[in-house]
Parts: sequence; C-alpha cells; structure tokens
Amino acid sequence: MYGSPLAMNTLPLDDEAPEIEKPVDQDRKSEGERRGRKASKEQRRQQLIEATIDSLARRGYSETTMADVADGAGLSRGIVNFHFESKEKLLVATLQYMADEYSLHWRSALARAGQEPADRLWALVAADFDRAICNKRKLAAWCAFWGEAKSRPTYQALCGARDEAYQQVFVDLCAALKGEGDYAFEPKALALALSATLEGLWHRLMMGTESVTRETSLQAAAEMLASTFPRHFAHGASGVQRTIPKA
Amino acid sequence: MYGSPLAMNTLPLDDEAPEIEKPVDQDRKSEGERRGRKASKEQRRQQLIEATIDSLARRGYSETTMADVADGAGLSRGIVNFHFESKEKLLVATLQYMADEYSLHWRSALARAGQEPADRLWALVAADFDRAICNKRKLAAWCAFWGEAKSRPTYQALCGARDEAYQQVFVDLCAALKGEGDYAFEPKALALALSATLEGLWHRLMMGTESVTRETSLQAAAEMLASTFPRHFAHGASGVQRTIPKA
DNA sequence: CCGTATTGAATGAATGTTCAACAAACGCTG
DNA sequence: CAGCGTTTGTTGAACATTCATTCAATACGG
Repeated sequence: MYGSPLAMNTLPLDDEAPEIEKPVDQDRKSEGERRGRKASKEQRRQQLIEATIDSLARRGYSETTMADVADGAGLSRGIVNFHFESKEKLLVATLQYMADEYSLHWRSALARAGQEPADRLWALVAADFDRAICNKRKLAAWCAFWGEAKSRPTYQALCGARDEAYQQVFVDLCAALKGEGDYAFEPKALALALSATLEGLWHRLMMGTESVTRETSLQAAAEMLASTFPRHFAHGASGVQRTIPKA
Repeated sequence: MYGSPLAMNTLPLDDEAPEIEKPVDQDRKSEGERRGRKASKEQRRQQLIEATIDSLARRGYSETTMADVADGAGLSRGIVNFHFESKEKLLVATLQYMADEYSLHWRSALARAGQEPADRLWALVAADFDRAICNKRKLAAWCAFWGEAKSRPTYQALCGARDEAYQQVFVDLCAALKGEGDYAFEPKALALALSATLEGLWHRLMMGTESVTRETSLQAAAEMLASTFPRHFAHGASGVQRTIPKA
C-alpha cells in the first residue's frame, strides 16, 4: 500500500470546480518536498501513480501514454519502466492504489459510525460522496478502468471496489433495519439496489453533464433512504434527519 | 438511423449464457443473406457497426482496431475507411446507433404502456432489462464508450442515453405518483436516484462478477419500487404486483 | 464498358521498451 | 575526513512494433 491520505471530513460539501487540479499539487508538495534527486522508491512510485491518475482523468484510458505520465510527473521518459516494469504494471498498480484507498475509506467510515444500523448505513452512503474519494479526477480515473475491465480479468478483480465484502455489509444492514422497522422488502435484493444506486450516482456525477453535483447526488441518495426506510430516515433537503434512535 | 431491430418481448427473462455470440450472427444472417458483393451501402455500414460492437465487447475500447473490425466483418482492411471516413467516425456512428436504439426502445415501451403512472414507470424499468438492450455484448460496448466519454465531448453528448428527456419522464412520473399516493419525497431527487439505480444495476450486470443476472437486477429494481411507492407496488419475487389500479 | 465497391500492400506516425551513458548517494578504507 | 569504488536512480536517444490511413490495382454489377 502507498500511504493513502484519508482526510475524510464527512459532510462539508461545496462546489468542486477546482478539484481536478488542486488536490494533486497539494498531495505532491506535502509529501516531502524533495523532488530533485532524493525521494525514496515508494515516493517515486506514488508520484508516478498520481501522474497516471491525472493522465487517465485528463485524456482517458486509450490516450494515456507513458510519455504523458512521465511529463506529468516532471520526469524523463524511461523512468516509468524503471519503477514499474511495464505500462500494464503501472496501470495495475494505479488501480490497486485506488481500490485500496476506497476500501480503507468506507471501512474507516464504518468504524467511526455508531452501533445503530441506520447510523452505519448513513455513514456508508455519506462516505461514498466524500470529497477525498468522490471528485472528478478520481471518478474519471475509475471510469477509465471500468471501460477496460470487462476484457481484462486483472482489472475486473480490482474494479470490484464495491466488492463482496461491501455488498455483504449492505445486506446485513438492510436485514437489521428490516427487523427494527418491520419492512417488507427482501434484504438481498434491496441491498443490491441500494449499492447500485450509489454506483449509478457516481456514474452520473462523472459524466458531469446536467446539473448533478455531489450535493444533489447525496440528496438523491438521502431521499431514497427516507423512502425505503420511512421509520428510520425522514425526508429533508440537507442531510437526513433520523427519526427513530432506538428500535 | 440504421434500422434498429426492436424485438422487445418485455418479460421472458432467461439465462444469458450464449448471448454474447448468438444475437450477432442472428442479426447478420437475417438481414439479407447477400454477403459476397452485393449489400447496399447502408447494409455494409450496419455490418461494420455490428462488428465494431463485437470488438468493443470482446477487446475493450483501447484494443479495438480497424483490422479487428474488418476481420470480424469478414472484409478487408481498407474497407472501413471507405464506408466511414476514419476510425473516429466509425466509433461515433456506432455510439450513435446504440444511443438511437436505446432511445427508441424506452420510448416504444412507454408508448405501449397504459396511462397509469405506475404502469408507465414499470414499463420503463422493465424495458431497461429487456434482452434486446440489456445483454453482455451491448453493455460491454456501452461501458467501453463511457470510459472514454469524459475526455471526449462528442461521446459525452451521445452517452447521455439516459438523457434529459428520459430523466424528465422519471421526474414527471414520480410527481404523478406522489400526487396519487401522498408520498413525502422530493420528485426530482427521487427520480435521479431511481434512474441512477437502473444505471448502477447495468454497471453491476456488465461487470459480470458475483451472481448478478438480469433477473436479480430486475428484482432489485422491483424491490426498490415497492419500497418507494408502497401504495402502488407490492414486494414480490417475480415481477411486481400492482396494488392500486386507480388513485 | 463505366462506375463503384473492394482489396491488400505500402506508408508514416505514434508509442512502449531497451539500453548505454551519466549522476548522485553510500560505504568502505586508509 | 578525503578518496574511491559500488550501487542505485535517472536520462534521452535508438529501436521495434503496432496501427490508422492511403492508394493503385482489381473485380463486380448494371
């Protein structure tokens, strides 16, 4: 793993106009100012991975070249083949990094949530729209990989960021809420629908068209929760008012 | 437009194991047997577009080559540049074809549905999981384009298959159902969540991992509808039992 | 026999990879 | 601490490959 920075301020959503550029430089600068020659092996790898994410976001998978990555990192052409054996390996390492970061992110959010199933579910949903994870740069990179995943087993395995473990958490939470609220749904099916909703909102967010922002996406997810679990969540514009603290 | 074949049997869902190969040959054979030399300009274009979808599904966007498309169509190398000016134009035409087909499909489903908002909403949802539209081949091709869409305005415009018109239909139906059932949700937000759910389920379906099939996806969507509109839909394994025919 | 569709080889550009040369840090010895 | 060899990181040019595009020759249909 490459020391993923998890800032994770869970709620302050604001506009994301300058998000494509800023976080990159931020990260680069803060991560040890030594650019010239020093910088450990891991730091160089990290630097190249960030440049790869940049390139993927800016030019898409098919137009991401080794030269572009190297230029983006401010290094020479041959350097990538030194730290990563090949382009393929660089891309796999990049995807691995993003998958690790995502996984760590939702697990961390879950760990910090309370014991109430409703709180935990909300924590998961909110985490998905956290700026650290959910910004145009990262979403675009994810989408670039998704596009290639079907024809590449290696990607396919890693692209299941919302993997089986994640899915199982949703199923368990849905089942718990069903018990508390006497709902009629089938937990497994509903859990699939819920996590698919988050994925779909990500997708809409990434496409960027329309006026879909992180705020409207989170609000849409909140409406869905309020409709699905009326005894646990209430409809409301900003965030979600919990209705029943205890079953 | 290229004469999209809309079979559209709305409900008979079965396993989709042989779907990747079969429909292609089916289409090709049925569309006028003349392969050798005849075949009108439009037919050749259609044939090449189908071969392009094949290649996108089989190899992904970045590995789709003109040679592969030509081979897949059983024609020579230079032929694509004759019927389409360039690779870029071929891909745009392919995406255009798929977008037209998708748009026609849901509009047609809506046209055949009754006047009841609940019926119409269900028709839209079911249409999304129709075999004609929702099979591994087409989904993989869609995903290939999605991956490149963010960095290409041309694709981005066409990739909004679930476009503003589609979204507006959802909003209107949600608003109508809200009036009928005295629900508390905000129609615009909920409509976004609903259409995102469909998109997310497509995504899951395409990734192919897990045991997500067209049946389980449709069931998940049905659970969601039943939870969201309890006065219009009932929970049930196969399909959806409508509860209130009239408001 | 004319026009049009089709072929397949040639061409040139783009790009991943290799590698010999170079430079900086490190360790060792006197 | 100075000197020196070794290891390790870095560079940029050369190379080989892949691939879209072009085009002269060809074959078919009307």
